[in-house]
Amino acid sequence: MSADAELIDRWRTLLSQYSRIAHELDRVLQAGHGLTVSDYEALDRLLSDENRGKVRVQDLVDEMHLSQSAMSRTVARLEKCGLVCRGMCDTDRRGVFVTPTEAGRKVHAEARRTYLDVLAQHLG
Amino acid sequence: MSADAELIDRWRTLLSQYSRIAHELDRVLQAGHGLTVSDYEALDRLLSDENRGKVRVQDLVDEMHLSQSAMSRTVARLEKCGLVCRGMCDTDRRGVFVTPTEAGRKVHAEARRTYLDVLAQHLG
DNA sequence: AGACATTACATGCATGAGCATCTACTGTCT
DNA sequence: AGACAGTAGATGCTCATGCATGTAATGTCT
Repeated sequence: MSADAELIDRWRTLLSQYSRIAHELDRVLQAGHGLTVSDYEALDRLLSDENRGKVRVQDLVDEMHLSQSAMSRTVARLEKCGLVCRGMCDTDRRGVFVTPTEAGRKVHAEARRTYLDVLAQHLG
Repeated sequence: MSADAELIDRWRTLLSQYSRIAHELDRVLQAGHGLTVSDYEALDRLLSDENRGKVRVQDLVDEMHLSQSAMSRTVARLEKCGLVCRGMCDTDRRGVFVTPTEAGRKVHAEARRTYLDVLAQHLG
């Protein structure tokens, strides 16, 4: 196989794996928990051990593959659903702290099983 | 590492690779040739050797990771740009044949270099 | 032939995403 | 202190996509 064909093949494989898993995740997270994949991934970051308390919108942007505007709206969506709270940041009043609510922890814990099931099924 | 953490790591890696490449492809294809990634991938299928002449919208749906409606609009977009033609299918009058125009071949040939450059840079 | 399910494609609608821009705040330099 | 650049986040706009549905053609079953 030529070098070009090899590259294309690698990319198509990547695209194919990604699409299958992403569509499936989206489907089951939406149906089972009312979350988009981005919603779940953001919640997941909020609840990771390293992030306890220190998470600002910008931190989420840095960790995820989303634009700042998309992240802002994701947080807004989560807040609207009562899964997170937005709070002013004392040390930098431009910043916004995002903290999970009890409901957020609960939904995340439930969705985590669904999420891992899909991953196990497609990557296991 | 636990099995769960292993799965998550694999997924995050996949997501990360995909996002980086897809964003970059989208950026350069859009800037250089006015094409979305889906536009390019569709054109590419139309011009592949196996597909000479026999490509219908449904064939593209089968080969790509797009819904039928998205594919329909992608073809409409390409037609609007003068890169493909839609024609009736004689044997099945529900079907629509899609064929590349000369402009379509030209744009595809130019975009192919851009596309392969990005792939080489990220996967090479 | 007539009825009904199925398939191919188009389209209205809702939504998530990126870009550009706006506001508010911080930090730096003079 | 005052000016100005840079950063954090929100928002208007546009667009690609998926779902549900509509239309037209085909296939099947009686």
